[in-house]
Order: sequence, then C-alpha cells, then structure tokens
Amino acid sequence: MKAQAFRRAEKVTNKSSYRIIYEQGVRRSSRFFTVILCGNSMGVRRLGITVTKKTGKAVFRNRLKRLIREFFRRNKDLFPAGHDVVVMTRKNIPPLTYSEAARELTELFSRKTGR
RNA sequence: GGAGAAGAUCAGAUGAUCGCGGGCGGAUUUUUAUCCGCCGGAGGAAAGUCCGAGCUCCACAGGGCAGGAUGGUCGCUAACGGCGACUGGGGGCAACCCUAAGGAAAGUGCCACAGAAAAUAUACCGCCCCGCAUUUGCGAGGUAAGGGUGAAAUGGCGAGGUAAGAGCUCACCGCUUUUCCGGCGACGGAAAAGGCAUGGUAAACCCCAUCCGGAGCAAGACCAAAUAGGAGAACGUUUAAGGGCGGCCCGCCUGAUGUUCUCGGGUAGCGUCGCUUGAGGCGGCAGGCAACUGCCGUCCCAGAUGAAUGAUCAUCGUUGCGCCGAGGGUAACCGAAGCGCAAAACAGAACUCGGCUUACGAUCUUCUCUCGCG
RNA sequence: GGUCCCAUCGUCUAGCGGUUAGGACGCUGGCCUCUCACGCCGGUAACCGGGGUUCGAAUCCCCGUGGGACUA
Repeated sequence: MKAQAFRRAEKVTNKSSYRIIYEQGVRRSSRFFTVILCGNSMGVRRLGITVTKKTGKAVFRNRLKRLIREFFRRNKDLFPAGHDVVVMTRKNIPPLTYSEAARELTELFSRKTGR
C-alpha cells in the first residue's frame, strides 16, 4: 500500500456530504484559506476542495486545487483521523508556490491541533 | 542601423522521486476495491459563445403570416455571416492593408442650429433694366455669375454671348441613354446622342434577391427489488374545451371521465449508454492561379463527472543584462569562448467537427521605405 | 456545461439620432432661526472601453470588459 497515495475513498465526492459538512463542521480561517472540519462515520480522513469562480480563472483554480491535494497527500498526519476536511479558497489570492501554500496550511492545522 | 508590411513554425527538452485519471492483460475470493506490467494523457487559441453543421428529441419537419439573417462577381465547401481569385471604392511615398460594396427616377419619414431657401423650390446682400424722385431713396420686373450660411445649395472649368446673366451656345471633364468591343460575370474600354433631368440618409421604415421549423448531450435512451401515481384494451356516459407546438392562423396528432381486465416503472443512485474512428491526422502523386478536390500508402492520437494530465530536484538548451575579453577595424565600434544573475507569455478539454473573434511569448523567411558607409 | 439579460453623477433612475444629458436622495455654500430641524436659493458630479455608419451617436451596428438571472 502506497503511503502517500490519494485514493477515491479519501475524497469527498457527492453533494449531500458537502452539505452536511457545511452545516455541522467547525470553521477556521487564514489569509488565503478557510478550513471546515467535521467528523464522519467511515473512520477515514477525507478531503474536499471548494474553489469558486470568484477566486480566478480556470488555470489558477486548477493550480490551487492541485497544491491543496499535494499538501494533503504529503502531510496526512496533520489531518485528524476519521474527519472530513473541506478546504475553501478566499478571494484575491496571489500566485503561490507550493512552499508558500504549504507553510500557510501547516500553520492553520498546527493552530487547530494545539487547541 | 532605424521604421514598417506579409507569411510560416514552435509553444523548452531529458532524467530521478512521490502522485492523479483512462485502456488492455494478469493476480487477490465474484462485483466494488487493492496490487503488478505495458500503452498512451490539454491548446493554438482548449477561451468568448459570434456564426455554420453533424447527432438526438419534438408528427413524417408540412403551408401561410409574423420575425430574423445575409447582400459586388465567379468559385470552394457538408454548410456558413467562412475561405480563395477577381472587380469597384478608400488609405499609405511604398511593401501592402481596409471595405454591411443591391435599390434613393415604388413609396413614406428625417435633415437640429445657421441660412432667402434643406427639395413641389426659392431670392437676404448683390448685379441689371424700367418708372417716379433725382443726393443717398421708393415701386415694378429680370437674373443666379459673385458674397454670406451650413456637413450638404440644384453639374465643374474656360470661351462665346448678354442690359446683367443663365447649358442660352461651344470645347474638355463628369452624368444619363443607346450601340459596339473584351470578359462566364462583377465590370472595363470606345463611339454617338441627350443638354443637366436624379441633394443626402436604407448599421431610418421599407422594396428586391437568397436562406432559416423549434429546442439542445443538463438532448435523449436504459436499469435489480418494493409501494402508489401511471400505461394499454373493452364497454358505458359526456359532446367540447384542453394538451402536444417554438409568436399567431391553418393543418396534423391526442378526446375527457367511470367500471372491468391486463401490463409494469418515476427517481441527483461514488448508476450504465450517448462518449469518442472523425466532413480524422501525417506522407506522396495528380488536377486547379488559389481556396480546395481526387487517388494511394500509413497511423489510432485525452475521455474526466466535487471533475485526471501535478509537485519537487538536477542537468542541458534559449533569451536578456553585467564582468572578462580571443580577434576584426584608422577610428567610432562589432565581438567568439568563459563566469555570474535573471526571465520564459496567453491560457485548462466537458457531445463532436468547420470557421470567426479576442488574449499572448518567441524564432525564421520574403518584401518596402529611409539614413550612413563602400 | 448550456440559455439569456443588463451597464448613465456617490446611490436610484429619465432619455429612443441634434438637449447646457433631466429628476430624486446624498454632499456642499448661502438665506431663514437665539440654535437645530423643516423650508427657500445656488453649486458639485455621470453616458463601461475600442472601432464603424452618419454632417452629427448615451441612442444604430460590430468587437471586447464587468456584473446578474435561469437551468440538474
């Protein structure tokens, strides 16, 4: 079993799940991202990404989604087990490199676990 | 060297590590799922959704009105509002570029302000003549050359002519009509006659010619079990509105309701199909000025669905700047190799094609003008 | 993904080929009042961008830009 893989089971895929997470989850924001955390009954940590059209053009949106997926894949230990996590992007994000995005997200999650 | 014009090509490459989605083959207990191997995985615009088609459903896609689109000619094409060649007009010194480019003597409308007058014409300042007065002035008439207004003023310019003038007459140019020649045609050229008639605006209504039925893959088709709505057939009742059908009319299809019998499928479900072999790409030959077409060979080249094609590192290559500087040159200057730093645009398939438009980084080829030197 | 609509002062709007681009709210100067409010007089400030048609464009046509709506 590959340790850093990102499978379909680890992805939030349907609309009803998203609705539950939006309604019941706990929110936490940084400068560029908003994270919503919510427990699930499957015992797997799952990732969902929401990038609206207000964030930018299609190329930029795709890049943000890839960066967030990459971060999840490499830093699964930061994410609490058995929880769904939805990462939303906020407005007016400058072009980011992977290291910048990773620093921002690491800070966000370490703050959360410290509480 | 500088300023331009036209066209073509590419869209950094290779490797390593960790990943993503698809196809084929195999394995783990069958599907789901997981693992292994192999194969391939964004664009010239994938974008805007501005046109045209295929495909699917709505009757078989029908008729009329309304509405919309196009508008030089000839061709190309499945089709087009696209493309090619040619013609007319406009711009540029030029290479070359732009062009909604039918009809204003079918009709209607509009042309502000200014100006006498903005389209049946007409006369402000003028000019000329006659009568009265006789120093300017007043009245009647002729005229449209000149002035003034305007975006635009009733052919232009010269000569004759006249009281002054006027296509009133004449030459040239323009215009209209007719004839001839060239061209498939748009149109071009020539001659003769007319004697100026016909201001502009159709991206104003409109007329003429040609074309268009409507919706869109969220179209549409299918699926295990369970329950009601529902569907079909027969019979009875009611005879008349409703629905399919995009605006309206016609036309076509379907009646409505009750009872009995028979049938079975609506659904946001990590569903299935549609879903990628196509007016396809590449190469060659032939036809054509070209757009394009025909024949032969060869290749299979993304199919996701909270939506894959990525991240990091290394090396090499490209470009720019700086340092150094072999070498060339009388000089200004041009500069190979090397080192360092920096940059690499616009942008992400969503049923599929053909165009158009817009965004944008380079490189190369051909051509034009100009400056300097020889 | 698809189908449509809109854009005028800071805000809400009128305008349908010739306007000094009008009005209301706002902001602001003055008058009134012992002062404030109300009222009266005045000022401020706009046609989303670029081409074209026309003598003339906010208006007509084309291409962009930015917003919004509907559709499972």
